[in-house]
Amino acid sequence: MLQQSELFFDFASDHFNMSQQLGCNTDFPGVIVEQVPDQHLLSYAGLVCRQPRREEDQQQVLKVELCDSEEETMETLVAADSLLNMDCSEVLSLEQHYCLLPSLADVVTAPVTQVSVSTKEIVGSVDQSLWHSFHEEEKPVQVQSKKRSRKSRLRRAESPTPDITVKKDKYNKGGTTLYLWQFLMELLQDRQVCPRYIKWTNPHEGIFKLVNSKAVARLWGKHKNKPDMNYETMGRALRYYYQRGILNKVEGQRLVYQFTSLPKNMVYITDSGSSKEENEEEEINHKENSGSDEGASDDSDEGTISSIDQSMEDEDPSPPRKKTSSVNSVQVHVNQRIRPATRAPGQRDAILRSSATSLIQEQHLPIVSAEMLRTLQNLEKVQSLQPAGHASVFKTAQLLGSLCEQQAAEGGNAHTK
DNA sequence: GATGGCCTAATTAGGACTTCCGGTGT
DNA sequence: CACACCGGAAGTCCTAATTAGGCCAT
Repeated sequence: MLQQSELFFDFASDHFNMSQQLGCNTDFPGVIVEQVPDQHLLSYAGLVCRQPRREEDQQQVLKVELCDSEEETMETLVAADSLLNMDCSEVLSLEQHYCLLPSLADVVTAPVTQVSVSTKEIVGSVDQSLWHSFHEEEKPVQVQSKKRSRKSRLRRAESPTPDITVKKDKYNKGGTTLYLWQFLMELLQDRQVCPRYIKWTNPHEGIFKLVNSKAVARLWGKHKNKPDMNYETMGRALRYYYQRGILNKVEGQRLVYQFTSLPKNMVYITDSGSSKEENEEEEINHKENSGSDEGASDDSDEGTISSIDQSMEDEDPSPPRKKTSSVNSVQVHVNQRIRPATRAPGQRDAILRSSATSLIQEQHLPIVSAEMLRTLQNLEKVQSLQPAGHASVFKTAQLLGSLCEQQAAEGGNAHTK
């Protein structure tokens, strides 16, 4: 059984590394956050956990360093906080994070309260059906390994496509991989980023838009420790997903992509933070009004913003606080053309899934990341495995069990507050 | 000394991007 | 003109699988 103290949050160390860069006077603005307090770890159900690597990581210190321009800093702070606190507003408030930048507190203090995935049907009963696939007929393409001179070896686990396979030993060998598509899903479940930088345009079909493509690319670059990351580069990675059947491009709409499949328990954040019922109502309205402006590009560039507050205004074409209409949350042409996945002709029918099957859990628990979901999705397999050969998978499953208990307890406390 | 089990480091292959580019479309 | 978008090609980075070698117990 993993101990809490063994867990470490992936992004934290990334930022620690970044702090070293900053020490070298790079132009890479950043937030350096070290070590999530142990007692709070189980609040972080999302993203990647791993074991601590170095002694410094044990320090229970939360640092925030501000760098470069205010504008960049603001974006970085929001982004970094979002990444670090996918759902931990109760634990680490933004005021705590941004204590060195008090003037911004009012801008970024919206708590993440709705980002959630219910785990109640996960433990012990998760099967393939938990992962909703828009192309269920599709089977993973098994690429034959090239001939090798050495003795044959098992194929390395590929990136879990929507058909999802568990990446072996991810959690006990220090693996830090968070794939781009996972990263985007994480962002889409984070109120600090969604819909500010990225948002669903048709959540039940997996269609989303990069509202601020540059900001999203920069977040991705920060996660990958690639300061030069831009949308051009990230876009190339996204285009590779076409071939692999992970993403489709929604033709005729800039910066709009579609996941070919989503976890069934995916939680969809909308501009208005509306309830499940509201969302469904919105979707109905959209289908009735099918002629909204989603095709128009509302992308903007935060790079031209002079003040922080203004940057928040300008770079977000539909600021969360502007709650004029919840209709903003789901704006999509019903008849929009969608580029078919190259490897899966005939999957369109499956993609158009009824909104009635959408799942927005009423019980709001902290995020279970896509990564975790992939693992859980295979629990059926896990249960048939021998612990000796799949210790990490068992650990993950066991961790989830403890997570559920913890979340249930904390969830109860949160609702009473 | 031979054998087997365990551990660790080195090697290797391959996946997932990243970078660069030339081109098209809006 | 800027930007989004496309896909080829080559490169980098990271990680899992494999192998080799050392150590120890029997």
